[in-house]
Amino acid sequence: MILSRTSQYAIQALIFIATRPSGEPVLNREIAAYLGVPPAYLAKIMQHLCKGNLLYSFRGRLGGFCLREGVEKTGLMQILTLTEGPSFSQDCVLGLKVCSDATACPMHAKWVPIKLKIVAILNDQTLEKLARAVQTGKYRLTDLPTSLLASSSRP
Amino acid sequence: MILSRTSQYAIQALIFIATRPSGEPVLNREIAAYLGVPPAYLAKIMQHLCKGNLLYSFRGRLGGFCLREGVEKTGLMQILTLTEGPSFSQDCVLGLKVCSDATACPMHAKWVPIKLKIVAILNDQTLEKLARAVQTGKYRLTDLPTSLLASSSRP
DNA sequence: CGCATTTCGGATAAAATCCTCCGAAACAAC
DNA sequence: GTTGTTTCGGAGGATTTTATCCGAAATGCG
Repeated sequence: MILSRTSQYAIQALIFIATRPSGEPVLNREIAAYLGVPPAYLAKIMQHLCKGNLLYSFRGRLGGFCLREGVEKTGLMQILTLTEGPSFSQDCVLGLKVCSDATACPMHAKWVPIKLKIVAILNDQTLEKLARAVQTGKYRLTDLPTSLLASSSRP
Repeated sequence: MILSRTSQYAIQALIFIATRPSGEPVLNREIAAYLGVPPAYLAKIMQHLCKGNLLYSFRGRLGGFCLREGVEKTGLMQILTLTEGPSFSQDCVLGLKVCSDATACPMHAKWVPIKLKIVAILNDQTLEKLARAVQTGKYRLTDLPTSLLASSSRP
């Protein structure tokens, strides 16, 4: 529902970086290992986030990625506009090319308020806030170890 | 945002059928032409909706599809559960396998209320209501003809 | 019955998304 | 300069979603 895997990886990675001391580059390898996502694929996404001016990248030893100045204040909406495309928040639920107040699909009237609410929340949730929520230990960024999910193993 | 093409086609088709006299089968060909969607693909979706007990199908002359009894009262949520899968309304925004009140991703607390609101609206919007909205002429089920979108044509 | 029509169901193709691989470039340390 | 590390960029593979095709089965009609 809602987000592509690419967007999910991007958000998780950015929050993870935001939990780390700012200014110190974080290795792609380290992020991928922590999140449990494919490193080569994550690398592509990181590259994309660099081009979108959310990250700095440094090659070679002591290299890695770190947030650009001020990006901790960035809301998820801005990130998703990068990863899902600019029309992310504008698309019609039923897929109509044009669906505005003037001429709309039958869901439009009910859907617009919800969409506004979603956009508001996505704007409000900044990397800083989300990173803090993870740092308190109250919320998780990754899946639970499988050992905790099912206590049994094969005989 | 939110829905697969398959789901969009399914909803559009069901609303269209609901605008037609109940009990009279509607041809797949006719629905596809009206909605401007690929007929062969729509046929697969219709088949799926039949197996999900939303539609009756009739072969041969005077064949086609029509709503099962009571399905006009069906909300979109039920349809989406068929087309998007049962976990449609339960998936974590960040993609975590397990994300419940007990152990959650950092978006969970903000996201759950929105999700509940969405589910409520999707349940409330029945095919009957949506069909009515289209019949009044106030809302559209299909894209505008291109001639209305851009007033200019090639020289 | 024979024929036209329509859905059914399986195979297949095209496109998008997800993911991997590899050589090259940049960089730090020695 | 050499070596080891890391990102960059392009090519390509795998999987899922979207879409097409076709023969078969069912149905109404003459």
